[in-house]
Amino acid sequence: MSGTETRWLDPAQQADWRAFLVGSTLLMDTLDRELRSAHGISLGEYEILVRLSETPDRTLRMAQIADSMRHSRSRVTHTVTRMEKAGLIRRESAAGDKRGVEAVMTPEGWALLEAAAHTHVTGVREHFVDLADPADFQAMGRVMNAVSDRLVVENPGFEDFREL
Amino acid sequence: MSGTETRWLDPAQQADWRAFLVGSTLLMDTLDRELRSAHGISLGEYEILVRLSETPDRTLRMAQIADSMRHSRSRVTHTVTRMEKAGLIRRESAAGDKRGVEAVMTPEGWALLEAAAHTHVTGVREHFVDLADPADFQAMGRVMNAVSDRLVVENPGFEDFREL
DNA sequence: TTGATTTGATTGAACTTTCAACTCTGGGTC
DNA sequence: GACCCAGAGTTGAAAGTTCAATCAAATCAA
Repeated sequence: MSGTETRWLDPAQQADWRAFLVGSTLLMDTLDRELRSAHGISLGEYEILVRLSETPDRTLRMAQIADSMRHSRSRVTHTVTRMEKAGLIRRESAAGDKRGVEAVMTPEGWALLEAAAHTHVTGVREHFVDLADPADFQAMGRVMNAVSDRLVVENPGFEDFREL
Repeated sequence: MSGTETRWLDPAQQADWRAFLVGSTLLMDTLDRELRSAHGISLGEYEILVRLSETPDRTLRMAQIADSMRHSRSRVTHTVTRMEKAGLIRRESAAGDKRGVEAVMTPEGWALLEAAAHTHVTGVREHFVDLADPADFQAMGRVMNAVSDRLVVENPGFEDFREL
């Protein structure tokens, strides 16, 4: 356990930590807002579509979606229900396991994803990737990988989230 | 405006961008969870207490809280109502402007913050700061500052969020 | 085979966030 | 002053998330 004395951050660390907080909040807010206004989906819904699009048959079990997004199963149930209502996803009962449900991306979902992906990637470049010195960007990648390395070994169940 | 051709990320950029997504999600989830389980407040509520604690009289106008957190006024109203019910904050009508309301941190709020700050800073070190190569961490800070620099100039109203 | 446990997913209620409408005060302008 | 319109904050309903309870199917143990 961590001791009783608090080791505060020094001013430089404080500044960098704050830069991270502010920057990532602004960035994520912006990417979400851009997707919503251009395509009517949230960043979270977009990411579900991305995950579906990366499987051979554009299909995932509910639990796989939940694990890969770090969302509760319940949350995925509700979200998929909404996306189904919007015509982006269709539910099918899983072959082999009658308890299972798989979410299948519809052609409408695919079409939306193609359009949304352009918006998203453009935003990621404009607001993040193309902005930074490439070496700094790679350093950021190392730092964030270290973060998840550590958290993954400490937390059973985090592994599924790492692999896209 | 961004053209019609999508400039995809190359594999290395993709990997670093994903590291950011995964790492920051895991990190923020973890910090939030630690605060909730140890002190019963969310990361958002903690940050409101921090902002209050940094003013001379531990007091802020509702709108200042809203701007500095990038939350809607409505959201702040609801959150402050809950925190008031929990005894962490007290409402006072603002001197000079009868429309205004100020949120004042109570002694209970201060006490909770002192305990929570230890948990929080320890978490930030353990899961982030102490994990990274210092030079990489500073590079990350530069990148994230660049992100908010850009977003702030592009978006009137984002300025308030930068200054803690 | 039966019963007990675990797993996959859903349900509905409680809680949080968002959104639009509303109240009240303050600042012009004529 | 009477008018209009910004600004500050609240309200209540809708949308989204979390939490605990539930149901059905699969797995395990005796």
